[in-house]
Amino acid sequence: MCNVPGVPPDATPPTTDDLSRMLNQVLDGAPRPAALGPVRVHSVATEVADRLMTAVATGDYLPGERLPGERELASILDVSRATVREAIGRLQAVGIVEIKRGRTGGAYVRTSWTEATASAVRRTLLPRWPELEQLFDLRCLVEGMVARAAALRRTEEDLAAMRVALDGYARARTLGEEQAADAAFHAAVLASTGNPKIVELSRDMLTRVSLGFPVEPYGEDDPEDYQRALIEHRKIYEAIEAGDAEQAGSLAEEHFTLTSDMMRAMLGRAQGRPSG
Amino acid sequence: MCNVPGVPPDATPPTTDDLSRMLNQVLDGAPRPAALGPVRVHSVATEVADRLMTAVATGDYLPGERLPGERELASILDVSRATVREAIGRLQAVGIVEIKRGRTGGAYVRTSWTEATASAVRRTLLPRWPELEQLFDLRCLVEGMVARAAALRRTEEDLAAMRVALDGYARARTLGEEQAADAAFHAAVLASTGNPKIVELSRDMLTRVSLGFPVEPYGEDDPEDYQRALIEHRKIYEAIEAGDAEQAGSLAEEHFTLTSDMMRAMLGRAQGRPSG
DNA sequence: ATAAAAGGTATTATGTTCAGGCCATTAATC
DNA sequence: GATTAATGGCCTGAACATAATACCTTTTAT
Repeated sequence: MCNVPGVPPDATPPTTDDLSRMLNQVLDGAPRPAALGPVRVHSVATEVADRLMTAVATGDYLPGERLPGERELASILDVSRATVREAIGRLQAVGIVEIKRGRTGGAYVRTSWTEATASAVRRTLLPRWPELEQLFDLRCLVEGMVARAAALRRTEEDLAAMRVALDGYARARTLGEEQAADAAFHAAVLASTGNPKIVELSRDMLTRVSLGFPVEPYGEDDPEDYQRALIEHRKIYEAIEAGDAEQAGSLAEEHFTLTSDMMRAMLGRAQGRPSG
Repeated sequence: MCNVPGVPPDATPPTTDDLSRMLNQVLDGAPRPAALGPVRVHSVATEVADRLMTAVATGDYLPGERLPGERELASILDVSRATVREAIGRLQAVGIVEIKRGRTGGAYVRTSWTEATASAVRRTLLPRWPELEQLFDLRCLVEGMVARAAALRRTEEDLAAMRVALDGYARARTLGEEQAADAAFHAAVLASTGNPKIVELSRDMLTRVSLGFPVEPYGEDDPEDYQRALIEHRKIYEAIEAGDAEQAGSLAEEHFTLTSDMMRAMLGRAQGRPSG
């Protein structure tokens, strides 16, 4: 379950001397290195770009769909239009959206891979891969935690919402329907924890893991992934309904390795054939 | 385990009509409300202030100790000295530190409550209490998750580090020693997950929960809390050593309710007797 | 008394964000 | 085909946060 994070085990186990030194440090209040590192703060534009990328990755806006207009986004996000433009410009730069002008203009989510996307994958993903592996691992754990809490807290209404999503998933025949049902199921599980902060955390993990690329079972990926996702969703639902926190947690941890698998596949594609 | 978050259950259960409408929404890709809300970004000064408050709350700097100088902090954090001053000014304003001038000057962590602190508690804590309850709940879950992962991943070296911290805790006779040992134990558990991102998440939760007030068993609190903490730490250690993820997780969730209990107590103090 | 080390203050420069207006482009509508 | 509306593209100026730098004041070790 989950991945083994990429921290190399210390080659030299602590000696007795080491241990007593540690003990002394603890007791004497010796020079503990303050856990303070460089501060880096997201600009508003970066934050907006992250949110939009996550919205696309989550399926809030499907391929071919249009994002809200610049003025509308500025109003929704409570930022200036210039900032929205800055953010959308980045989405365009990495090939997530395509800008159309004129009356029906706007930022449209691209349907397929572009050279810009592949190159963005190479530039963005490769250098940060070790960090990403850690984030995948953490996301598995977090989603397992969510499923555990859901199993212990879900109400009948929560279960009903999950069933609706599962039905939608099974009936879905188009890409969009599958994505929507997938998102609905995850949303229902999250909602059943009854804690909005948990929802925030989950979404934040998705943001950090996805970097704007469609990491959920979307896109041009192997249809087998959908089958796998559906089966796993059903199992997770059963565990949650049964109130079996252990089972739900384990299954969810397992389930979310799908994300890392797909990211690895994407990375392979981006390296293998540099076109789209 | 953990708290029941403050989300009132929906008074009206969904009807059959509701459910089919939901299903249609899922299948038709109906107007899904994009999960986009107003953007708010922390300033650098705020981020620095949060970090320093967390460092104090964690015990990196104990009461009576001096924080690094403004110039040094600016260097460590890679920000301008003006920003550091802005942040330290806030710590001073809420009574966390005391500024001394001259050659041995600097920001010294206050030992006891001040009127400024109590008033800051009233002004800051009260309005955000519902949100804080949600954060307490989430923190319980996260730390339970950490303990589970630790039980499954810990190495012999990790266990050794935990034992050292436990020994320090048992031997500690002064406030500072207890705090240091406490921090060391938590750090050891975190480290044993082998994933730096988990450490970040845990620290972030602490930051958001503490708001700069000493939420760990520090300060002038009931000595019983120390006993309780020591006993619980020992139990958690045993579960982690045994590799019993379930047990470790449950115990940790239980253990971290200490934080919310103490915050509630602090709130009571701040309301009850407005002096220090 | 002197020098060193710290906080306190002021100046200037830079980048980000906001607010507002105007232009260019496109497609729906008349 | 002309009009109009909705959109992205672009520009300016002000406000603000931050960085970089220098210099002053206070305190204490020497």
